[in-house]
Amino acid sequence: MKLSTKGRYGVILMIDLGMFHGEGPVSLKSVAERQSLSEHYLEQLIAPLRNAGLVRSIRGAYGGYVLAKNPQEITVGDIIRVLEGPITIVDDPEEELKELWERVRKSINDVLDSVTLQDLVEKKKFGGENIMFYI
Amino acid sequence: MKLSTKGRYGVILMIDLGMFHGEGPVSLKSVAERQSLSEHYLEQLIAPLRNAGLVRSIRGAYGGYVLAKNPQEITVGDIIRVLEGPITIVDDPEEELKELWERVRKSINDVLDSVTLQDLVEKKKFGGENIMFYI
DNA sequence: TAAAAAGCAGAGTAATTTTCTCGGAAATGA
DNA sequence: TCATTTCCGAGAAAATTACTCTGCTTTTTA
Repeated sequence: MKLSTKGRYGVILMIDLGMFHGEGPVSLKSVAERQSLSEHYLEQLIAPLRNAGLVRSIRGAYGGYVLAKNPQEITVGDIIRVLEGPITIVDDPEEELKELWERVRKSINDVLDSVTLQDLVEKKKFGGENIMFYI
Repeated sequence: MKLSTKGRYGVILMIDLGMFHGEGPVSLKSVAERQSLSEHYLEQLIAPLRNAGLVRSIRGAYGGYVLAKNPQEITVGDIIRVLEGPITIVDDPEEELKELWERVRKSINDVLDSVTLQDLVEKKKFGGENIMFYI
């Protein structure tokens, strides 16, 4: 049971955009270089993020992508759900198990929604100086 | 992001064994018939469950499987972890994300470990008369 | 106008995982 | 002895994942 790289890379991509939030558009090419990822693959990840309204694109030379909201308004859950689809633990559940899977789903979402992009950007910038994980 | 059928079928299999707990060995053939699953596939699920000490096998005619512990001592988490492997959200995590994945992992395990086989067997037997989900 | 970059679509593919099947060997009870 | 059942390993089939490549259009800045 594990998250696919799609969700992981998507979060990494969004953190990268978050690092430059307020400094104008960031090209996928530059993200690809910084994060050692394929630009083409990033295209496939950013498309759904754009459709979901998490990023905005600016076309043309010196264009790129910017976060569509402030980093503190975007949770990791928002990103993961867009890229991994809804956290459906199981499709056709047995009656006795339905509520259990539902509780699992909810608890995952609660954790993922408890961390914002802002939290992760700060963590990356200041390296473990924040308190969010000491709760 | 979803659980594979392996974990699901494994839980269903264990519930079935739980239904007959104390009444002697249950053959995979009978489980396969009751649950409309392939006997051969169940074989593959039960092997790790046996290795993990959750069930005991009795070979030969009129043999089968029995729970190795009381149903209230076996949690859904025990079963899922055996069949799905550890709940590793991600293999090679970014430093900033490590603790987040760890929190997700822990919260999933907490939920899965909060329900025992006994709970599910009772739920199946008495159809939603128990209180475990009304917390 | 030329270069940079997104946008879009589709094809393909390699690897991995999941799901499931098959064919026996060994053990056991009646 | 024989039917039943576990035990074991191999592997096939299907689905999913994780990309890669191609190629073209549109938008925008310098």
